[in-house]
Amino acid sequence: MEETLPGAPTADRGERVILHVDMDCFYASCERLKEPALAGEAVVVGMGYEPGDDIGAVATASYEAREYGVESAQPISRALERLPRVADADAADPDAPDPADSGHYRPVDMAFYKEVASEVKAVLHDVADTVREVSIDEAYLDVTDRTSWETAGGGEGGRTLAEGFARHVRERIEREAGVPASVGVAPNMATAKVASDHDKPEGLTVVPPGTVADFLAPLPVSDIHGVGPVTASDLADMGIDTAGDLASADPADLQARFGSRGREFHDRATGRDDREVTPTGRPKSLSRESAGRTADAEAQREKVRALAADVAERARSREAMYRTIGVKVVRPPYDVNTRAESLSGPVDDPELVEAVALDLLEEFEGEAVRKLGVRVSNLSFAAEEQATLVGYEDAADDADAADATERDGRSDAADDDDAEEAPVSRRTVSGDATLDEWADEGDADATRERRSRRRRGQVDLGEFE
DNA sequence: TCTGGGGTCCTAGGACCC
DNA sequence: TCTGGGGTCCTAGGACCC
Repeated sequence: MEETLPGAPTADRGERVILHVDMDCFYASCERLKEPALAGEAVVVGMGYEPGDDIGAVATASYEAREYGVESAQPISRALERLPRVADADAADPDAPDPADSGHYRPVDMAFYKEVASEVKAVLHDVADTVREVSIDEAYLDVTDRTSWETAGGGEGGRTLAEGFARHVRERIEREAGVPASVGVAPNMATAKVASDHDKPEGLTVVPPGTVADFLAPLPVSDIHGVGPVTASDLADMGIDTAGDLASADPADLQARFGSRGREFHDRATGRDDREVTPTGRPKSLSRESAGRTADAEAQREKVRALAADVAERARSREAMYRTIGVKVVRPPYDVNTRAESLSGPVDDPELVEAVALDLLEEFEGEAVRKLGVRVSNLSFAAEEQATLVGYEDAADDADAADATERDGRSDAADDDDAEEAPVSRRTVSGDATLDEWADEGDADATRERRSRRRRGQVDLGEFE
């Protein structure tokens, strides 16, 4: 029925129903599932921390722990200081917490969290056709064809069917996976995201069409997804503190200051967001990093070798080939440097990852570092590559480069906007020279040597012809 | 707040091509 | 010989998110 009563919400037929499901302090909740005695207790889950060590940060803190000032990303040592276990050391202080309320530290147990997450996802995929998993504990669902913005019973001001649906989803997650979630419901992703955060934990916030702008207006700009500390402070300089301020700001001014993000911020604050909920795509990069201070070159190389092996192994287990290999070197106090090198075509070659990473590390030889990382990117995925790869090798054998270019050009155009790229770039195919280089890519030593010489500027033109 | 680990997206300059 | 404009790829850094 299209008719609406005067004063009733406008016809919502065209409006989507988007859910954002956000698990509450997910790791801590999982620990409670494993160890029910932790219910109601201050729980801190951290990684990279060894007792007595200074490294390591909070991954998740239960809401009880947050009461004591424990925050995500905080150094573990400080989090532990803030929890009553240590705070109650001052027996003379009558306000000191009851020692019985001591906090609990647990190390990250990803394997278990993934099990729980897969049970959550099973529910999500059961209640929605389109699910975009953003992270292990967060997802967007488009449930437009499963429910609607109509009010239950058709009356005015009643609850929407969407609200009942979302409540059902939240309860099913809790029942079937055993962990709490908060859910936001809105006509678009950006607003649903803000809504799920609005009433944590175990929240359910519904923002029907027509109420979006009013819902957002009083919120601080930092509540908007994509507005971090730097942007918030820049906005404050412009006198913009709330989403309402942002919505009434001149989009041209915002664009002048923030570029393309400026328009986006304005749209988000106004409640406009046309993005479709699309299923989770393939990863675009894989990396490993590890903190640890050392100026010893051999120790650094050893760490990079280990990280390289890890990354290569993960890439292989996910059937990803990579065309770019890089390192990250963080120097004290916190100077982040990245170096990367692209190959002529995608490879799955752990030795090459190590060799390139070590090579890139050389630039920092002898410098103190506090963190090292290895990354592979420019990924392509084996299953989808086979056809193209075979076609390509044939072309190389036949020396029929024109045909290869033609074919590659077409397939490239077809999936230009796709996350998955053709295994061989346009650049590679367009020159016969690199064709030859690609043809013997299998020879890791030769490739490495060539790459090495190229960087030193000793390019032997002959090898390209 | 002196900062762990794993990601995404955007920007900007230079190389290179037509 | 000097030159324009459009486009892509590569690298590095930065902001942000969970």
